[in-house]
Amino acid sequence: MLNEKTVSHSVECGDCPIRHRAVCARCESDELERLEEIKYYRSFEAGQTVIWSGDRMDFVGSVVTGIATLTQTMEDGRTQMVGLLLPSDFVGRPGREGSAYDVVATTDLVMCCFRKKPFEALMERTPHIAHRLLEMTLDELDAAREWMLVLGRKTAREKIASLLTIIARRDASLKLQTPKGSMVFDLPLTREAMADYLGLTLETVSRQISALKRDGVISLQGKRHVTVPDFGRLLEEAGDDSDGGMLA
Amino acid sequence: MLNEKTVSHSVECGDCPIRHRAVCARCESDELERLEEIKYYRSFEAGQTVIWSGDRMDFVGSVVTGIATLTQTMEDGRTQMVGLLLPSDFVGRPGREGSAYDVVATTDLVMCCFRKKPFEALMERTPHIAHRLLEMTLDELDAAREWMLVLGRKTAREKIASLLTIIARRDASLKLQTPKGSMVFDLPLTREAMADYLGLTLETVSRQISALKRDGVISLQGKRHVTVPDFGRLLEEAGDDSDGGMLA
DNA sequence: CGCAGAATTGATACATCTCAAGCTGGGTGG
DNA sequence: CCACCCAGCTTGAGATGTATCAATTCTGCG
Repeated sequence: MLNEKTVSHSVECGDCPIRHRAVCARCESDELERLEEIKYYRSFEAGQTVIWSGDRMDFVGSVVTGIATLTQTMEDGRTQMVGLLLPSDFVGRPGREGSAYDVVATTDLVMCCFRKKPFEALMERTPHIAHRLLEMTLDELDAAREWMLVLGRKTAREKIASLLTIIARRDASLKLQTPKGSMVFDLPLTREAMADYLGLTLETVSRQISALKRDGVISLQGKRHVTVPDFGRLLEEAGDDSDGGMLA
Repeated sequence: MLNEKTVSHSVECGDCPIRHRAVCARCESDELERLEEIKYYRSFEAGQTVIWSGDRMDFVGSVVTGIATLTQTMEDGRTQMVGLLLPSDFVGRPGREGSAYDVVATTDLVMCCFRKKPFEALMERTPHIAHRLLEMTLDELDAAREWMLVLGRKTAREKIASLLTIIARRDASLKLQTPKGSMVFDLPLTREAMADYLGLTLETVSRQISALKRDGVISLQGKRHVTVPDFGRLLEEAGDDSDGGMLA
């Protein structure tokens, strides 16, 4: 694993940017202290593989900054992205040895890691962590099922619009805004990565983006910077209910 | 909800057929007693809807016998099945009001239910339940992601073979067998339900089943009873690794 | 300047969908 | 007991959306 490094200077958990959303979100200060004892940071450069499918995983952790993807690959090379890991998302599965997926950094990435054994032990004693992890896992399950509808039943155009919708929402939530009206954000993925996420080819992705641009649903500044003049219109194109399917 | 009934005569948890696999699998006898106090059975006829998407859910529970499906539907009627609920599978989400999906009984169905509030309270005090639920949710997440690969990247023929593989595996595991060699089982789904699971039309499902039959991968006795002469061959057709991707 | 990776665009092939007819088997009523 | 009926299924022919193969065109960068 080239170019990966362990960052020695620890950040205080109290100042952590993902403090309120990660596995540790529910922890009291004494629980946080115990987590602090076993945590360490690792950073990865864009393009680096964090974990290979099937590899033994001796740690779990949270994305602090940057973006990573979870992908599955068939023997003949077909690949499907099965998750997009954004800041505060959790990586790894307590109680299991190996990773079921490739985890790849698509941007420079910083992770807050815990060795698996001590983390598992701590989880046993700290219901707040277990409870938060359950909550996060249930959210991920909902997201995965939502994505099954996209993959199974939506057209290429709807798939692109759905992906833009998700990225726009997450971008807005980072800025503590409600997604509506006019929005501007960057695509954190190449056309090929988008294709792997959507179960399409990169050519189809490119064509559909061009079509959405032609039809005024989006406009581009460069290849990556997107302007959505009307978020409601984008939702329609995605085939979603206008409320966006948000749940309490 | 027509024809649904609450079964009064409780089964003892100790004799329960899903005792060793359901949320209660890890419970000690005293914990089981407390669960027993708040549990009740409900049964549904084949075809009945257990819960509508968006409905308030005042209970959670486990499938005891029978099969149910989890589906999402778009406004224009396109539907995608996002989960198949077999005996021991858990229904409902602690900490959330409504259901995100339609839950439909595809066969006659018996569920072991708990009112949500008392169950949530009990979960707080009973780490064994919370822990088991986390484990089950992580398994479901893996299954959902596995299915994303099927939906996004597999051909119609591979999709059918993948579904048969799953049903064969689960059937074998109920009989405490290892899936291999020659296998015989029933399809618990109509062609249309299979299509909704696989993101295909029912005509394509029918054609591909005929093709697999022609090629000797399977044979049918009637529409539902399937014989697989060589499970390894079926796995190849599904595009899976020969080990079947089983994880520790 | 010119190269390399990323993206766009075009022409064609092909898998799956759509629409439309029949078939099959189990149940029902005459 | 038979004839009919109907949901579930199969099969066919043609339309369509996406993949594939193949050039170009961008864009950032040494």
